[in-house]
Amino acid sequence: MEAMTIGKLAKLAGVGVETVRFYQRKKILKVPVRTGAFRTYSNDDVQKIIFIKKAQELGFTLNEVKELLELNTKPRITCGEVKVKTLNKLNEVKEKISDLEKIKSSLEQLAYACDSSQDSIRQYKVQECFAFGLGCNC
Amino acid sequence: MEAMTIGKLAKLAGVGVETVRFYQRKKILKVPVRTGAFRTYSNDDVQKIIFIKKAQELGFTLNEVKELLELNTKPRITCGEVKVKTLNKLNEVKEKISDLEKIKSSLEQLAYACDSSQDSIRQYKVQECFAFGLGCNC
DNA sequence: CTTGACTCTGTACTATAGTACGGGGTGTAC
DNA sequence: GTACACCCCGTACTATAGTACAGAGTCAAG
Repeated sequence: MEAMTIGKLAKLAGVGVETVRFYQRKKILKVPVRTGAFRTYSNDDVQKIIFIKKAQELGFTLNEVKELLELNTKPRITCGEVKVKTLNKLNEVKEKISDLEKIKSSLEQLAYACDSSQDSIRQYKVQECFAFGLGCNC
Repeated sequence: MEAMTIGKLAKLAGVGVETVRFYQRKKILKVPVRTGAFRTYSNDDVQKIIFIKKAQELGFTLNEVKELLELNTKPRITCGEVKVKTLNKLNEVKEKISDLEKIKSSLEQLAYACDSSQDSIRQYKVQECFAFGLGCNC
């Protein structure tokens, strides 16, 4: 279950072969030595790709993921550094949430305003309706 | 205060000249007739760009904004259609918020776990730490 | 009547995150 | 011993949302 070629690696990690190569080009994944003509990957590589995907879902860009992975290989870097990165990302995420909450309430207002009229769009004027925050009195 | 060239339009709307041209290429904005050699824009155009920016902030892509603006010019389209689009977008936004909430709590766990250790990163293993949802016992 | 700021057109480039493909080589199974 | 699936490499293309720039023309102020 250990040695595998790129196709199997990609399948196990749930990505395309081209994605693995893309990560290698971006130096997020190292290109392993060849065993004969083909390169050989291990279960660790599968885990690494799964990690990348997970971190991406958490809102990290590929470059940020790369940095995180580099923390792993560079010694002398402490837990504290990981924490700083984590807290920065946490703030970003919190900000995104609060922005989306605003958007959400604007959309709710718009949907509500849309209930009060079944006029043709000429009177309705989407644009004015989108004067969010100003009350949406269309 | 009415007639203006593209530079002033862009300035008033808070975008770059190239952005206006980009919107024209994408057919989100119409290209006005020329007054002499240069094209003339009005305050309505300023408002339209401000609308585009606002809608983008609300999570609509440029293509979606385009559709919304088309509702304005096509007659026979009712309030109900706007409402459908709005509710669809509302669901999207809600989903994004709930995803981000998950990310947020994972990051909080990670930050908390980082407190308990000041070891060098070799023991710490970022990757294991990122086994979010699994408890993050690093 | 010239200078400088602005406009027009078209093309090319940026970043992010991949995806696709052509042409060749290879490993394994029947 | 050959067919077929798979690998390698390099290049090019996708989408989104712009940004930059070259080269030519034009408008308005001094």
